Amino acid sequence: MLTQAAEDYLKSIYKLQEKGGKVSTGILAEFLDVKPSSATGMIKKLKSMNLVIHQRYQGVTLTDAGKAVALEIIRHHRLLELYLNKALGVPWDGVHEEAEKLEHVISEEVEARMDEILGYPTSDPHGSPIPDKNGVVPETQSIPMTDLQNGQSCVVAEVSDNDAALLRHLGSFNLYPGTAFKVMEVAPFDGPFTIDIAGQQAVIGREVAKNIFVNNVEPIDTV
Amino acid sequence: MLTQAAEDYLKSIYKLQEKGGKVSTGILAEFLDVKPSSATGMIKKLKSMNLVIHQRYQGVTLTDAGKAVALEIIRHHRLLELYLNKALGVPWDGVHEEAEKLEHVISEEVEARMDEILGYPTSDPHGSPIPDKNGVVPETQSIPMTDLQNGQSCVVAEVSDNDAALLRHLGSFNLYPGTAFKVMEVAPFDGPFTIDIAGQQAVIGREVAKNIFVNNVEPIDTV
DNA sequence: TATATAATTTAGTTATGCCTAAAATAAATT
DNA sequence: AATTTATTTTAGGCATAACTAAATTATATA
Repeated sequence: MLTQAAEDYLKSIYKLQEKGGKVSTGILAEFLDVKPSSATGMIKKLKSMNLVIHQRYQGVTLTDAGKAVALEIIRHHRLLELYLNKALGVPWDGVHEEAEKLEHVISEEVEARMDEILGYPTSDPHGSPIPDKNGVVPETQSIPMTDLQNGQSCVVAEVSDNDAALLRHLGSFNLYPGTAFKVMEVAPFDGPFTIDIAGQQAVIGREVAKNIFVNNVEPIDTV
Repeated sequence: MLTQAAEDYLKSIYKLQEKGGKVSTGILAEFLDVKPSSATGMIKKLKSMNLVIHQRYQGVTLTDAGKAVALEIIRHHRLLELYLNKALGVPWDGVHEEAEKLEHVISEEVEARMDEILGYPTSDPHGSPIPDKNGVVPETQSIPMTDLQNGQSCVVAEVSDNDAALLRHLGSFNLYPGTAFKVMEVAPFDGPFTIDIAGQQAVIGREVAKNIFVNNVEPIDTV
């Protein structure tokens, strides 16, 4: 049985690998808020269990076994987030923290029951894809909101799930995955976005926009 | 924050205190399957946190604070068992093990949501009382099935929850809390009970009967 | 190419938490 | 009073998981 820390390392390596490609010890350590030497120690341990491949100074990669563990934990996490929100009514800014604890503890049976009850869902309350029980991740494509230009309309695909205050802020605008909006104004010098959500205006700062990913982007609306 | 082990000790002290009265170090150690010296160590630690009262060689007692923690964990456990069974469809012989892990992890929010969804229940799938959120335990009275005599009818009140195989065995006779049955024969020399459950005969050995508690006992049926 | 800077690794340390064996002590029993 | 039983103390083991400091290696820059 893997320790919770080991599972968290594998999950983090997977996530960093997703976006960045090569995962260095330093990047991993920063992501997990530990010192690089601590990360080296855990990498060594994971390597001895054949869960990661590691060449000195060349970064870590998950083995198939390691990837399977990572996807299993991510699946637990996202199913739990959705279940807590949908079935138990936990507000969307609270599900991440709760899932972070439960993901290491639930059995395969509970995982399967939640999956069934939720109708084999493919994304969690923040729009992140839920790997299926074989570890297949549903394909998604989205772009950062910061890439949008004036006049474009789109739909929220995904938002970062790790900052509860940010989620409450987005919730106050009804800005959830699936919500459509249109960019009304982009202030110059990397200024904020003014957007229209179902007739309501909202101002979204750059730092917030970085955490929002969109798809179904329509070309610029030229009158 | 208490460790999982500390919570388990408090829960065990509460349970032993319930039936036996005085809880000695040895009894506690045996119950938790550790050596007496380990129990002494944890008792010392719990005492320093004012969760137990302890005089050398005189056994342990929970303080009000310690009792509150114990009841909180027991509440988590029993609510979880019922929720897992009712809402997620986990079979009754599997809920104990799962709840044993989850009870230390869930938040007050999830506890409250489950309670509400279940309609503020007062007993779990094995018939054990669920303390309410203020730590008040519903009154129950029941007697061991081994006290029954030939011809008496009764209703199952509670069964031990810690042996999955036993629970599957009882399930095969439909012997759940709430099930009525009548003693048809008690074999001599501490032999097995033959009982009638809704027209079906079943033979229940002494060792099994010790784990079944009943109420609504009717006087002997003299023809 | 030499040197400076950055990243990584090694080795040793610290802390927590729970456990045990053996010895000492107290209480109960004969 | 002697013996048995139960409890407690002492001293230490083991596992996890973090850290620091120093050494090593790789990469960038002059």
